[in-house]
Amino acid sequence: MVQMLRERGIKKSDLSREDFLKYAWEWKEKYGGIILDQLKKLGASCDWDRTRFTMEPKLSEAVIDVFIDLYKKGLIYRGLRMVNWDPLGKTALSDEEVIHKEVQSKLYYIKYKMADSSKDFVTIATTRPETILADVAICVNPNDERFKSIVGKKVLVPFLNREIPVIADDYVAMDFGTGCLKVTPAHDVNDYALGQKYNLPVIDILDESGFLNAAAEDARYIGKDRFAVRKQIVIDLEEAGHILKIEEYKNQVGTSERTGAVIEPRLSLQWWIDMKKFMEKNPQVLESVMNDEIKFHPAKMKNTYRHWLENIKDWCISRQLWWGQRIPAWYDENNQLVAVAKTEEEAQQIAQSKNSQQPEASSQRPLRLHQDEDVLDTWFSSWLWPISVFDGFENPENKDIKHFYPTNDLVTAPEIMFFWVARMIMAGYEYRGEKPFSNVYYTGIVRDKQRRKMSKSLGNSPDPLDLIKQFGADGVRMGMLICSPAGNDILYDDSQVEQGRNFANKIWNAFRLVKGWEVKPDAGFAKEILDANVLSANWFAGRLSQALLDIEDKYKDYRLSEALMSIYKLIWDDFCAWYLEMIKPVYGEPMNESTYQTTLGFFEELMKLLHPFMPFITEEIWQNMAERKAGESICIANYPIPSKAISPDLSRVFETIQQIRNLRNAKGLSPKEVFEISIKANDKGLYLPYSFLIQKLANVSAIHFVDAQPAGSTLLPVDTDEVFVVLNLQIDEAAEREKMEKEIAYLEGFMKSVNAKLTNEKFVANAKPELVEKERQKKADASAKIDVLRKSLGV
RNA sequence: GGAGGCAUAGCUCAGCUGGUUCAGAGCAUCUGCCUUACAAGCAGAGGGUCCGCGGUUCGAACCCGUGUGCCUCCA
Repeated sequence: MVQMLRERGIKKSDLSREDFLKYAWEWKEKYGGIILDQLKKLGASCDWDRTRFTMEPKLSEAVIDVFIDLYKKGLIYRGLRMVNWDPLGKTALSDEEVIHKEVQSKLYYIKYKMADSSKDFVTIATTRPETILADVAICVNPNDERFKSIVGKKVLVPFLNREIPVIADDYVAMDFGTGCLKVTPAHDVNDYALGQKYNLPVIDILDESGFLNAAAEDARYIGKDRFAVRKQIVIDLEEAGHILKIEEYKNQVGTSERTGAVIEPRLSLQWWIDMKKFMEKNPQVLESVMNDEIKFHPAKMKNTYRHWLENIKDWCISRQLWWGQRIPAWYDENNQLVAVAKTEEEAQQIAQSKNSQQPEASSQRPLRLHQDEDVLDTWFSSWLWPISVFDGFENPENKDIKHFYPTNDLVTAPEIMFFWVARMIMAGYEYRGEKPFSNVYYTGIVRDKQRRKMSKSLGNSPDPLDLIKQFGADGVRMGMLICSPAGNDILYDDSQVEQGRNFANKIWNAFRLVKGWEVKPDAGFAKEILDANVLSANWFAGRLSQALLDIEDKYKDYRLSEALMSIYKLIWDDFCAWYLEMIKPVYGEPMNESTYQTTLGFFEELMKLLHPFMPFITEEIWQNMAERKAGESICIANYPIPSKAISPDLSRVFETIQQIRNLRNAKGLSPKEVFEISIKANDKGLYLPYSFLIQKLANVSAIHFVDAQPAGSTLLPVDTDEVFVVLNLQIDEAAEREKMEKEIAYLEGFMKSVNAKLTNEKFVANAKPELVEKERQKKADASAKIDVLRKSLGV
């Protein structure tokens, strides 16, 4: 906003309040619009017709009404207090708007002469030598032997030669610096408290811009910036022999979230919410989160929330800005607060009635009133959002608010927990007597690979619209979501969104495959193909409903990235890599009608599952799957529900196929090389119906069932069964034996540990019976596998 | 200085009520393949002192203590 004005050559100081607001609205339309546009491009499916803005008349009115209401309830007061002052923005800030940064600074040791002696002096240590001009006392710890003799005496402030007392208070740490603390009530929170306690004067030497004012007394510094003065005063002190030494020192400095300026603790008259009182009135604000009536995801955030609320400080809600809702407080000619009221007329009435209560009140003339120049903190409007957005203040019983309040989920960033989440909960209980939402999902903060927060000034944040151009909106969404468990930071890297793009590509190719098939009636197909396709479909149907249940569980726990991962694997591994390969006709051959329909049905279910994560491609495919009527959309299609389908057990079939592929790989054989296999199975039924599939997927020409190992064959163990392959090439027998021996050794180790448990009486006695049974089963399985391997080795 | 969180594969993270089919996933890496949907792909493989040390337990990645390191918030 300031930049926009600068570009047009307009100075803020030349503008009236009204003019400034005109530009501010213009700015808001432009930049607010950009953000909404980015959200739309990303595919956020918001109810755009309800887009609202806190500065709208209706919402602003709610803000003002709430202020007046809280004032009447005695929860808002106006008071002179130490605030966080932003000298660049020339406004007060709340504690939450101050960012603490560690900086390398210096600790200056400065000598103060004793008033009663020309030789003796005390030394203080400070990081802010410019504030000595505002010193009103020196404080030491009462238990500090070194300084007992000087307590009650006076010292002289360098240059000014103002006499200030030496006082004692155990607030002072004896082991920090010199043990002597200079007390500057106007410029430090703790010093202010000390000043109050010992009734010390307050000398404020800084103006609203952080420049030294006349109270600094020394003409060399008046009218200069605090940092310039710091440099100069050190030189001057050094020349005058007041500096004992200067040390390097690391300390925390508060900076403004808006302007980056170093915060100045400053005494000023501001409006506050009495949070202690507020919390006493609304204990549910804490309770509801602690007892999970409002659930935080991840739950560990509850600790932070509790800690903040238990140590809550009053909320400074006034800001010395023009942009915002103006505080509805009215003052008379002497700047005395007359009334808090919505309009000047009301304020007049209040003033009159106050007057009339005083019998000697002479005049009933209207007073000359003026409104408070300050506005309210933006968060003072944001905290009302869940209510004000549905017009719940003016019409507390309207249909919308009754329907939408409380809402289910709030999705927000962890850094906003105090600013907004906590305060929405506060407003919720105060004004609706009810929580505003049931779940708070804290997203990760996107950082770059060096874990730096993405920011405009660092220039390390990619432009979302640019990314969308490169990887597609779906790719960006998928890439970001798959690596972002709740509350964990996201380290941005191109490879993530690449993964998203690749996935979109994979889906599109799968769709091309399915749509490319020539479909013919079932009647013309060989029985073994039809049977195999039915079996394949049964298997996938079972997988799908199992996955649906799994995904549902993850959603219930708000594990969004895990839900997405399950969908990703379901589509890529189960559907594309297995199912489509199982039913895929030989090149040039047609697909039978019923399998085609079933497959299209699966595809549709998968698209619906994925739609929340990748809205664009899923809609596109869904629209192309079948004839759709106008107005139909995957957005409003029914979400898949799990069927009762149970997959036939294909684990041994899959393992057989994998073992054969693996063998080819290990032996450097081409996948095109065809050979026969023999299977010695405990239960032929687990293989026989799927012979066709094994042949197709493992490129095997024939399957024989045998009772003994054929001569010259290689063994592939599949669970407790044996698969044999005769290869027309030299087999490295030694290597084969070694491999098997290694496997046996592992299994024996495994058996040993299982045995150790089973022979342990305490285990058998204490462990759950199912567990013991499970261990017995493990032992039997391992033992059977060992037998297979041993026999093959001829041991 | 105070409070909280975290530490598992190269990276980002799962791992429920302690129980070796529990040491896992995705990405990255390596090997072999241009196999008619897809090389932005296919088929495989390797990779870990579960931060160190103590304790509880028949049994610890998981519970307790302690040390170290990182992060966040507050002063």
